Formats: sequence, structure tokens, C-alpha cells
Amino acid sequence: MQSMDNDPEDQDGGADTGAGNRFGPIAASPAYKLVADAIERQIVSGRVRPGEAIGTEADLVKQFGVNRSTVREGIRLLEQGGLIRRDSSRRLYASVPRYDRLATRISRAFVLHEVTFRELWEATMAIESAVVELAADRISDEGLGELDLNLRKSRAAIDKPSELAILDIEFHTILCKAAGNRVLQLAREPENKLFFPTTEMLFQKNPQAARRNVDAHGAIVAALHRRDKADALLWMKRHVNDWKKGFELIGKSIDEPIDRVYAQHVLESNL
Amino acid sequence: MQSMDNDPEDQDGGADTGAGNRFGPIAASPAYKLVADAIERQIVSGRVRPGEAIGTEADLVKQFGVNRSTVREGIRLLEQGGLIRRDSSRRLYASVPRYDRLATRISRAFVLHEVTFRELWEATMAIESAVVELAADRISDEGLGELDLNLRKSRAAIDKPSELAILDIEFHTILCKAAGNRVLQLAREPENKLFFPTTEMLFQKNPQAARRNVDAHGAIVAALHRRDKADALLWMKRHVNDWKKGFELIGKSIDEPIDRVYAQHVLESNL
DNA sequence: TCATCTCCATTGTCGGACAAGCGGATGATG
DNA sequence: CATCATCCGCTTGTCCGACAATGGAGATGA
Repeated sequence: MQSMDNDPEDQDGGADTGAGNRFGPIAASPAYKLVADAIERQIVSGRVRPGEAIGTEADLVKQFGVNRSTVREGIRLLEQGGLIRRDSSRRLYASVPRYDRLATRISRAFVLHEVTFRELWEATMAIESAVVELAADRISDEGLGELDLNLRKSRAAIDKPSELAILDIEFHTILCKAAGNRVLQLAREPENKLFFPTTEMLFQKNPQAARRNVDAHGAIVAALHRRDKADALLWMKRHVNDWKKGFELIGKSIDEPIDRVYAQHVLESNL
Repeated sequence: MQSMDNDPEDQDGGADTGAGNRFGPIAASPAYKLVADAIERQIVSGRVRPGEAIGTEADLVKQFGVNRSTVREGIRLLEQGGLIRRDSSRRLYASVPRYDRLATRISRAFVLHEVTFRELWEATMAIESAVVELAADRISDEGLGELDLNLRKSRAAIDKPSELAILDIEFHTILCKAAGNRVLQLAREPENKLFFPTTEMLFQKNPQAARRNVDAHGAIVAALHRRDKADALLWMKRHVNDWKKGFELIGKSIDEPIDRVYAQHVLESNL
């Protein structure tokens, strides 16, 4: 398995090992990067609040004393990073990095690194287990209502694989929202984008899978109604396990990397 | 708790609800974005392999039929996204998104969204538990050796909070590498950047914490040597729990958001 | 063959220019 | 006076052209 974090061209030079190699390589950044970094620091440090307007390009030209083209290139860096955004008038505002954007990039990185379904599945097992336990503690009546509604819709759509797959994603998303943990929420986004979409395929090739899916959801919801954390956890583990069984049942190996063309399709649908 | 994924200006217009609202808003992207998207598709789809050279700016100008400035702005978007990179000669090559770069962005997003230590801690508990279980199955003798070495260094540095904090991060990083799961590896990066660095503070204010930390590491390593998954898991949970206790012991609330200035410092050290 | 040098290609940066579009000011109207 | 339509100016997106610095490749020499 290849590592993901090797990088021969490390700017920082790593930890200084002893007395030799005193000076690390100097980072001679181009001006557009310096512009981007300067603005980024203002935002991250909180000196510019999210929603607050960044100056116009002309302002930045004056402040930084560089050409407008240079400013614009710097802005492009930040724009992709999600730290600034444009409203309808295309003016620039500071922003908090968007969530789904990050999730898309994370998922894309996994695809490019040829992460296997096994890795995805193991992470799913861990995260969803934690989510359901937290949800058992914290879910509100409103959250339970959402789950009930989702469950009813799922039972109605049990013969429609594509609809059911969407409802499956929705189910777990509701659950995670109820768990009230944004770190787990982001950590489980790759599941939404890469893992759960495969359920549609499973439902198509194996009608049994659809029923087991909805049954598991039902059992989890019932357990949450009773605030029965242990039972909810048990069913969640079964539920995630079922995916693996289903995957193997249709003759695919869980150890193969996520299919690139498939994932590209999925990721582009919500670029 | 605020949601992280609301966005009134959604480009896609969401799911079409019934027959009304047939046409979603048209995405009239500027040319530089079209350029970036075009190149991105080439890379993500695999038509351009990582490491392969992208044409020069002049080439792209010819291919896309736009001005060089426009091409350059498009390139800046991709550059920040990590899909292309420049070698020493500043030439452009396709690349796989770097891992630590992504991790930094994720962590920064958490800070800006004012995620609480509780959320981080809950995620840590889930992820580290999964990691140690997988590691118990998969760790090699070499991995065990690395852990042994880390443990020895930790015991030697038990009175040096800053060193010990670094060794603590290293311990969990080794463990995750041994678990052989890159999804979890990325998911736990925010711990490295935001959660574990707080241990230095704990060690400083409470010498007991350092000892408990190293003891827990020792117990985990011993369990892994015996391939005793249950015991390793038990000690890991204690270990993560200790952090919470220590945090409360020094009078801080686990429900407060991650301190912005502190986090900025940590994140900038490996920008 | 190997080291050195020169020249060229390429990037980074600059200056200027213009069309399109939005915001706000201005004016008209009830 | 309030509401609405119109217009002007600012801002962005795009284009053009230019030049210094620098790395690489090929030419040149030992």
C-alpha cells in the first residue's frame, strides 16, 4: 500500500535533525502566492470576519503594490481554497470553507490514490458506529421524526434501487446530524460520495439487499426511539456488514480500488 | 450548533421537486474556470497520468484559444487544489493531491467553523479505536519495532512536555500506518494538527498526565505484541479518555471551540 | 567523455485597454 | 413623500503586448 504523504520536495525541510543542515531551503514564493498568503492570514486569524468584504482588485493592487494580474492570480488560489467567495455581483467576500467542497476534494483524493473499498468500508464501520451511539444520546424528537419519514419513504421505494440509494444516504446523513458532531460529519462525507452510492448497484443485482437495508434502518430507528444504544449499535454494525456481504455476493472484490470512471461520474454530479 | 453545509447560492439547484422549476440556474462560469475544469477532468479521469507534464502556458493558450492571463488564472485554481504541481523548473506536472495539504485545509475549516474539543475528542475516540483494532490484525514486526523505539524515546522524554507531545503524535501516526487504512489516516489528521498538540499543555500543567500517557502507550504496545486486540482497544479507550480528564483537570471546558490563535500557530508551522 | 558556456524557451510580472454587468445615484411619476 | 425607471460609474473578466530572470538543452571546448 502506497503512502500518501511522501513528498520529496518538502518546503519546510522537516524537523532539524541535530546541528547539521542548519538552514532549510528558502521559500522564494512568487508574488501571487505572497498575496494569497497575506489575505489568507487575515481571514484565518479572524481579523477579517466571514462575510466581510475584501477590497476590490484595485484596492489590493494599491495595498500590495503589485500588478493587477498578480493580485488576480493570488485571488484564484484563495477562491479554490474556499476562503473567499463571490456573491452575485462577483464582489469578493471572506468566507468559511464550504463543507461539501472539502468533501468532494477529499473523495477525489481517495479515488486518485486508488483507495480500496475495504479501506472505505472499515472507516465506515468505525464512523457509523460512533455516529449511532452519539445519536442515541442526543437525537431529538424532530430528528426521530425525520428518520421515521425517511423510513416510510424507503419502504415505499423498496423496488426502486436508485431512489432507495438516495434515501439510504439521506438516512445516514440525518443520523449524523442528530449526532451533533461536525468532525465525524466531515469524516463520513467520503462515504456519502463513494461508498453508499454503490448500494444502488447492490440493490439492482440483489433484491434481497434492498429489504435487508430497509429492515436494518427500521431496527436502528426503533432502537433510537427506545434510546437503546447497544441495540442501535448492533444493528448498525450488521447494516454496514451487510454491505460487504452484498458486495462480495455480486462477485466484486472488496480489495479493489474505487473505480475511477464510476467515481468521477458521482463526484461530478455535485461538483 | 451551526450546520456546515448550508449554502443559499447552490449552483446545482438541488433535486428537481416535481414538475415546477424545470430549469435550474445556468452556471455561466468564467473562462478561467472552464480552463481549470477542462484540465481537471483530464487528470481525474486518468487521461493524464500523475507526473505527466502539462503543456506550457503557450500550449494551453493555443489549445483553449484564450489569453495567457486567463490560462494562468485557471492554472492557479488547480495549483491550489493540488492536482498540478511545479517542479524545480516551475514546469507544470499533473499530480495526486497531497495528503498533508488536504489535512491542513480540513483542520483549518474546523477551526473556522468553531468546532469544539468535544467533537474532536469524540471523533478521536472512534477513529483511534478502529485504528488500534486494525493494527492488532495487521501490524508487522517492523511496525512493532517502530512502536518500541517510540516508546523508549517517550520514556526518556517524560519530563520534556514538548518533546513528549511530538512523540505522542508520532506514536499514533505509526499506529495508523500499521493499520493500513488511508481513509482513517486522513480522517485522523485533524487529531494530529488540533487535538494531540494540546497534550503538550496537559503535560506542562500536570506531570501525572505525562506518565499516564506513556504508560498507556506501553500497555497498547504490549497488547499489540501479544496480538491481544481486546486489550489494545481497552487501553486505547483509556488513553483517549485520559485526555478528556486531563483537559478538565486543568480547568478548561471540553465544549469550547478550538482556540483560533493557538490553532493558527499550529497550522502555520506546516503550511 | 565530460565539463562549461551560450542561447532559447518559459515563467513571473508589469502596464494598459475594453466590454459587460451590477449598484447606486438620479430623476420621473403617482 | 414614496415608488419606480433610467443612467452612470465602478468592478470584473478578458485580451494584448512587453520584459527580466532563470532553467534546460544543445553547442563548444578540454
